[in-house]
Amino acid sequence: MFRDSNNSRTFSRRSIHGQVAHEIGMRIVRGDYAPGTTLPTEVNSSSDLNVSRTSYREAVMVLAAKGLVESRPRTGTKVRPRDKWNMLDPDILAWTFSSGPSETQIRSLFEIRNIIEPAAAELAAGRAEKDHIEKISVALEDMRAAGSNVDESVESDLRFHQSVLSAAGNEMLAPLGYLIESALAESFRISSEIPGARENSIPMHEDVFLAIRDGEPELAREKMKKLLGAALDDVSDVISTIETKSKRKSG
Amino acid sequence: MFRDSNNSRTFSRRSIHGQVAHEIGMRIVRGDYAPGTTLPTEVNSSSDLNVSRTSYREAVMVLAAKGLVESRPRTGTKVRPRDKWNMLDPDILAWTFSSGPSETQIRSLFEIRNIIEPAAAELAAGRAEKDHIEKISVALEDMRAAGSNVDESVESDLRFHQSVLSAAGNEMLAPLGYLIESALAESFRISSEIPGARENSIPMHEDVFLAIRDGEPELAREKMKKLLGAALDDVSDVISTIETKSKRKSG
DNA sequence: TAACTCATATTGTATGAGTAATAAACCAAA
DNA sequence: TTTGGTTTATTACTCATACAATATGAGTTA
Repeated sequence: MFRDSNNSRTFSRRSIHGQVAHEIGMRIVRGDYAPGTTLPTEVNSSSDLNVSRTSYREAVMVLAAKGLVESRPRTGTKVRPRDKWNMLDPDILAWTFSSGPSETQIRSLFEIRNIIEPAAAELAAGRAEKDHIEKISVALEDMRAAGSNVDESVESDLRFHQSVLSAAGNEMLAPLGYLIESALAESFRISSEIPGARENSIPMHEDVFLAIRDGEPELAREKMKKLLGAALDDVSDVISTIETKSKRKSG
Repeated sequence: MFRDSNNSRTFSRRSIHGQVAHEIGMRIVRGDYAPGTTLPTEVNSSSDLNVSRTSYREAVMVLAAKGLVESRPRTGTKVRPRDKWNMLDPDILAWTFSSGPSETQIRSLFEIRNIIEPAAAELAAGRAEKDHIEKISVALEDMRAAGSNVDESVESDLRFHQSVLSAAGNEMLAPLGYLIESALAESFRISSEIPGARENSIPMHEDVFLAIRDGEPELAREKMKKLLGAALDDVSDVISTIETKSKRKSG
């Protein structure tokens, strides 16, 4: 029935506790359970969901580990304030984006992307080894070959950026970038439908690749900045598209 | 007995499952259980640790939620490859740093810091509102007042940087920066003992503050870059100090 | 008013039984 | 020998139940 396109999930949906964690996590992120409020007691929640108290507790452990909730005897399980959540957790990010992210959330991520990627390109140009450069090159070729096929186009585009990130040789930067781009993948898909956007971006990708290959850090940074700037111009359109979509969904 | 200086922990150490999660998490991060290896079975592990299977399982849920392990029937619970870990989880970061972080890990974080903070200063200079600027100003004053008191000095320094980050007005950037700086706090403490380092840095902090207050983004970026550059010069010393320390500990 | 006691509600821990998933061993047919 | 299906054993998963620990607030006393 549903494609499990998100491969960064940390827990399985097969298990009961996984499903419950997913369900409650979504409710919290959506705002059904607002920060500061107390969840129903374990006995009530578990019977509402038709699962054992054991499974329900295991699900709560998962959410607590991500900073979403906090449990204490007698007090109950409370939703923690938003600024205590591990916003960079893959699941929380996925939940956030699957339940209609706010405009500010999308902007925040785009902004971080614009901070990280030019820097990554700069580092990559100074450090990248042969196989890294090869990977970037292959991704670029695939982008060209994808033509008007949206899925392949988005996939190879993502792969291009991820390759640059891992070429930067920073073991914490790469996953961070990967995380952000996965979250934005849906936005990519939408913006790729803007007429001409895809074709125009290929030469800019090539500029980035060449700068990295030739070991020119400052140039690589500039070209990446330019590339993302063009993407940024589409953001407003993307956001309004998403807003419309989510309104349709809920209406 | 022990000060709980880390306030970003997502689970309590009071509970049994919390203690077990901490214990196993440390073992994994330390490398006692290498990626790819299988943990002992639930019955064995729990009896080894003298806890019930329930508590042990709840602990494993916590670790699974952070991407450290993955459980399946028949296969057992395996440690996932390092690049699948949620490295930016506060607990994982804390475990990493409490068990003698590697030189590359420290460098990675410093590098990310040098990417994020100048950008944050630039954004802050363009956006910061009155109360944000006030906060930064207060932190700067406290740095001056701290004098040679290491604890207060480090605390106000951290607060300065955090204030800049939240002044940048990006709801994802602030926690990210906070996370990284907390992890590096111990390094700050060490570098603050380098003669003159602290005193010399105060004017540079002031430059950053003034640039933000006066709304000069490009200048703010430059000044923050300069400030961090000076800190970076001490990194090598810091690292060698830490290396020596951890060798003494294990020797 | 303040400190102290105690009942109560809620999460925390433990145990035992049974279920379900799956990797590996096994066997049979091609 | 290879292939394909079947069985088997192992392991995590789920459940129900009982009891322990703890925080809260009401009530009580100094």
